[in-house]
Amino acid sequence: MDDTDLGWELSTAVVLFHEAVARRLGLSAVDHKALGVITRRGPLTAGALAAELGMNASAVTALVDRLERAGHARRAPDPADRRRVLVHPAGTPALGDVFAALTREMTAMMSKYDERETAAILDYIRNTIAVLRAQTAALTAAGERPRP
Amino acid sequence: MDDTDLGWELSTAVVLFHEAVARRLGLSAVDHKALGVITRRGPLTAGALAAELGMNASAVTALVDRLERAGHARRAPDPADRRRVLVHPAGTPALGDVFAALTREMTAMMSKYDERETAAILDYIRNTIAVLRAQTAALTAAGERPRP
DNA sequence: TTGAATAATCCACTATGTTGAAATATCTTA
DNA sequence: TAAGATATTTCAACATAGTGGATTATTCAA
Repeated sequence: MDDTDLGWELSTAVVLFHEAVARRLGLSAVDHKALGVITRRGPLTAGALAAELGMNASAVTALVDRLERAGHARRAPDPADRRRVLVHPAGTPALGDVFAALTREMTAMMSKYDERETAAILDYIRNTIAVLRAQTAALTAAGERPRP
Repeated sequence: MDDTDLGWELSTAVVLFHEAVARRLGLSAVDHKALGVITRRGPLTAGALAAELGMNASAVTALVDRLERAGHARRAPDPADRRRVLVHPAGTPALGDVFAALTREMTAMMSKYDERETAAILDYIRNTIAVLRAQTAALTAAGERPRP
């Protein structure tokens, strides 16, 4: 019972943190998500980004315009195919600062657990990720079912 | 190093899960957030909801219209002050199903840890919530600093 | 009991992001 | 190398949600 509420609070805290980061960077939710994709999936073509975000090509053109204007990303031609544009992350200092602070706090916090506790915690995190992904997939599938 | 990535993956999984829930219910991010507030803060006046969401009164009128139309909330007069409207959650079956499934999976997953492991995990969750809230507050404060 | 304050709503306007079609450039393959 | 396919961009609607001001109903205070 306590567990459920705690999980819910954690989930809310995560979402609110993401919102705060987006607000800090002056980004909408979609733009922030896109920046996340660009940052971790490395350089990406505009088309791949569109597929990842479920948007069409022209919306992505506008999105990358915004990110580029704000200094969060930059376009570069794809040397392998000159029709393509590769969107690179442009290391925004603000974004780096945000995650450096978070990582520092989390690392400090984790340091007080012994080996066995740490193992349990990491296992829990991995399992939670798996559960969330499965539930997300189930929800998405349920939403698409009535369609075709 | 592994820790950081894991935390990041967990955070992403949480956000994607929230997005999937919103999509499933046919709600925008803001409307979904509002529904969360209404569901856990019980019946709420429109004004209180506006304050919670950082929106003005007329935007909340439109928001509650949407939630009511979709069957996720209902308005009732406040018996204590007839100018006021109380927004009640209207137990959407879809929403209940989503969280029942998640709770079931999470409970099953937690059952395999012994007492000491469980204690460590719960402590970790509590600390993570605290860190995230502090970081969120710091980000928000930083954003508001240059203002007045 | 009258006048000011408050709560919600309505309305016109604005800002933002998205779509779809057309244009351009490049690649692929027959 | 010519025809068709693909990647991105541009542009003109369009949709959605949020703002600010006016309106109505009700409560509070002098």
